Amino acid sequence: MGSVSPWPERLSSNKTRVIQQLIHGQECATQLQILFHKSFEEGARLSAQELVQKILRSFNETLSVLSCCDSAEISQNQATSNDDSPCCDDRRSEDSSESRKRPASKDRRGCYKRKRSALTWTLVSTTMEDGHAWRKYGQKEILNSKHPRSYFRCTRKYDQGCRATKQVQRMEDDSQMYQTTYIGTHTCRDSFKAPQIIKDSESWESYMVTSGDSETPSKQQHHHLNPPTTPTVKQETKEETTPSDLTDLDSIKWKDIMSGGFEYSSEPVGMGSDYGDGVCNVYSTKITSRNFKLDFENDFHFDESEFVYESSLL
DNA sequence: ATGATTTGACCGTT
DNA sequence: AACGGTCAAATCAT
Repeated sequence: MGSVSPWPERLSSNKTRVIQQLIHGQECATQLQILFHKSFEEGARLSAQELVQKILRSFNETLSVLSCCDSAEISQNQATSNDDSPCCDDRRSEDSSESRKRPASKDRRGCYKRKRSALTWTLVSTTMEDGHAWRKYGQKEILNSKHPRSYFRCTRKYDQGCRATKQVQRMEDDSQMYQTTYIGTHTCRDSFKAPQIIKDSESWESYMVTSGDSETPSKQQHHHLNPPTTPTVKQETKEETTPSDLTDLDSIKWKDIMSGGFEYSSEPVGMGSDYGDGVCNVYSTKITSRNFKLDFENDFHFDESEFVYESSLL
């Protein structure tokens, strides 16, 4: 089974309530941010937005701390139980000369397992840069899409076992924009650095979140995400700074998921046909924001009975 | 020489 | 069978 119950029932309930309140505060800050964005002239807008960002970051980090048990356990469970890793996946080493030879027989047959049980979320941006080092491993023409979809995995996949991947595709109607679907969280520690004060508001204004592939981008709203902090560099930092919970994912997921009204649903989300069914250890939880999509699957543990957020709260 | 990207084939899901 | 995600040999870039 591998079902984990990270929080005793009462704790879990309290935690959920705390999260609700934080979410509410975060929601307000986000709306304030949007308001600032619309209504101030340049100078005032920047400082107001910096302020809002600080508020949002504070919410975000608190929420991240609260949720770190979940994500940490996701990481740990998946890392140790191999429940989502193909039998031949991580054991293959790239620099092994063995692996570069054609495997003579069809060794790969049956080895490949489509990864599903991962947290996914989608955003739209003018850039593909996100501060992480990615390596492209594929590109595919997608039916009814003008532009191919590119597939990236974390460069630390093999040396640190990081399972984060992303898919990038140009928007249909705005080729300047990239729709990026992130799958899985970074368990590596590389390029993430504490976000700096943003001087160039464009760096984060350019990020938008969207609610779905069929949505028109016209009603997308601007949202704050962590800006690309460092260029995509590889580095071998070993020092332990923070636990792995404060990844970019965390900084994105809470603030963006809660930026609009959201609903708890069992409908599949994702781009195109996706990882909808998610029949995994616990159950599949999907939260759909107006502006943002996020899948919690597998062990991301919320008690269904408690995880009912009324829209009146927001 | 080493690492990244390209690209056709393979494979799971629907 | 079609589609899309992944693999890995070939190729390119540094």
